[in-house]
Amino acid sequence: MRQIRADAVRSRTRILDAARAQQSATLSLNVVAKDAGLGVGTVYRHFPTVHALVEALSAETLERMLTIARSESQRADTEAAFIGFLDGALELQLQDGGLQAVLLSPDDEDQGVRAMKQEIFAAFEGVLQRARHERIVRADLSITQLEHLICGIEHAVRIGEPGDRQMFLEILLAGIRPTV
Amino acid sequence: MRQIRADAVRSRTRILDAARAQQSATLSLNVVAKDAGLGVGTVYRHFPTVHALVEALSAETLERMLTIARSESQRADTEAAFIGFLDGALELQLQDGGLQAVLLSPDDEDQGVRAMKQEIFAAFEGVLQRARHERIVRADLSITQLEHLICGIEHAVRIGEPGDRQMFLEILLAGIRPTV
Amino acid sequence: MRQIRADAVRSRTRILDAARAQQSATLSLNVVAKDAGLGVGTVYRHFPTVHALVEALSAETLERMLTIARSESQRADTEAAFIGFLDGALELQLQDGGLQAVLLSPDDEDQGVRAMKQEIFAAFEGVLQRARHERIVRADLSITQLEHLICGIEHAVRIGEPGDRQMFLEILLAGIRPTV
Amino acid sequence: MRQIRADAVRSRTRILDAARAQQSATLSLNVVAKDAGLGVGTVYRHFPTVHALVEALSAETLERMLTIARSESQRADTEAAFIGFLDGALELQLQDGGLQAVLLSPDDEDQGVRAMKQEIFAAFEGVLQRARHERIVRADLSITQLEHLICGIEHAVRIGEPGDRQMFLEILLAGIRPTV
DNA sequence: CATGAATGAGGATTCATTCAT
DNA sequence: GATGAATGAATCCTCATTCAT
Repeated sequence: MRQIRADAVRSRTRILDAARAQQSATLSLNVVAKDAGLGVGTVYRHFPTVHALVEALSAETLERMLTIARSESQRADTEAAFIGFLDGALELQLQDGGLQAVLLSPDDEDQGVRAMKQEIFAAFEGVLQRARHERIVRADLSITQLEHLICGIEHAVRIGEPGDRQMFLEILLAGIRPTV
Repeated sequence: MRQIRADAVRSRTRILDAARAQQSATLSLNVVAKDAGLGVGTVYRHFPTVHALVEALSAETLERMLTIARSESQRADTEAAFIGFLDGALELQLQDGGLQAVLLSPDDEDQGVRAMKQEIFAAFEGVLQRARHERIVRADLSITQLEHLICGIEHAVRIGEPGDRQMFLEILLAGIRPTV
Repeated sequence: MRQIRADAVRSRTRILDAARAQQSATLSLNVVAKDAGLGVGTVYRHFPTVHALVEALSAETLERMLTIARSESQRADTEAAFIGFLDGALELQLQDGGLQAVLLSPDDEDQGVRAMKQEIFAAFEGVLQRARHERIVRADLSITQLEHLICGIEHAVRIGEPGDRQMFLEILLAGIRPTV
Repeated sequence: MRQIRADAVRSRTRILDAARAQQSATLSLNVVAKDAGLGVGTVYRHFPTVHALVEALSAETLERMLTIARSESQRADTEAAFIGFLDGALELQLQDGGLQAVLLSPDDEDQGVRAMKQEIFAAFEGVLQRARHERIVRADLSITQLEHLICGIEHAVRIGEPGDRQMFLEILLAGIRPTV
């Protein structure tokens, strides 16, 4: 086996650091390259498209989400697990502006990302099922719809104040309870 | 006073039609000109900036919203009025992709737009007050926050299915009720 | 005979006033029209080209120059006449930034301008002849060269301080005396 | 350290050649690109602004001027040195139409240009001092004024015949002598 | 592999001029 | 004759992407 290219690793780190500093909406590989002190070509070699870079940026966040997914889905207390899930997802999406795009995107360029997303959704699905049975969530709300609602809440917080997050989450939770 | 030129009216209409066909997020005055079959300069004469055009596009929608605002705020039944308001706003925002930006923008280039926004918000504020008193809405929810939540729901519907609209609106309404 | 169009006269005046307020280097008929509160078409009707407008602007200055030319060329004191000529020309060129272009231009769109230029040059030529005979000016300096030198001095004053004018004119006068 | 790319050097040369062929007054980076057979972006990479290109164009001329400045300021014969200076400056400014702008510009984008200008002015100042003491030049003429006068003479030659140069320089020299 | 120079399409904007009203 | 809307060529500049070194 070839030696692990230490410089390649360093380049990757630099690129990710530089990208994180930019707004994910207007991410430019050229600007990233300049900020990272690297050539454009190098950036393109590591990430052939902007989306690939966004994915990579989100990978770390996704890992944290995966951790949450695993631990919350283990909890016996369904309501706590469900809330923990929503809260974690909202928190991470707010922190990582590119995460929403990666979560919603149907085709992932990176296999690891694909795998993480699948496991997260599966775990979430499980918790949602339990929440439905315990009448914490109305029965007709699909996992996809819930995901979209979280994105909506994220959007609402984003165009307003960070302090709105807690209240908006409460509203979401209260809103999706089954009607008596 | 001079009469308004017939060709100017026609150009304006063409521009607005062409603009409506484009995604309001990536609205380009040059593309609009090409689609409208007009010179770039003509478009710039009518609308010096992209935002001016977006505003003009929303003006008609705003008028419809104003109509709703007036009629709903007249209703004796507060709950019906409040729901009518939310439903109307959501519906119109979904129909007119640029409306959200105009509603959220603090500075309007057109005076008419400014006036309409003010009247709509004032009417909405009135209905919200009544809804608070009748315990249809929690007391700590501000008009701004409610506006942002509607934008969030709009976003959620937009990234999902149009059919989600009804359910998501129900969820919003249920979510903002005061907790018992 | 038709009545004299009072509004046409007023338009002309407004155009000239607006044009005077602009830098003659970047004179735009459109901007002039807007500043004058008139339609572009009106401006074009009065002055088909930018140069025509510049000429018109200079016409008044040319008249003043013509006045100087006539009075100075009458003077018995050649030196005083000559200096008066140079001083007047320099002063007027500095006041009217477009004058140099009109003076140097071989083809004049306006007949009156053409006539004035010819009379001015003729008068100047006469004074220069006398100045040569009285050994105030070297014999090999042509009228054209002298004109160019004045333009040069104008340029020198223009890129420096207005206060340089007096000294630079002295230098020119001293410089063109015949060498002993 | 990386070697300088061969193609980059070639591009730079082409750009400078193409620019030299244009009037420096109306220098357009796009036209330069087209004339040089290069992409616009390439030109912008090499010279981000028109002034940067003008500076680069003048750099070579400035070097020649610097050479003259050094050698002339060494001369024991003050008058010869002074004349050599003026003659050289005039000659070079006439050859290089953009030089005047660079000399007069208070802010230089290129450090080398800045340095050369400073050395040239310092050397010229020295010669001027000596010339003042030897009563070749009137005492109240500043280096800045002299510079402007040279620009004026350049202008005068430029709007006339190249053959005027010699005479106009004589006139300048004669004109700035102290009055007896 | 890394580099950054080169590319040129594309977007925004201005402005001289024409022409319908 | 006056008006100003319409025109579109021309200009400036950016940026994603390719490719020579």
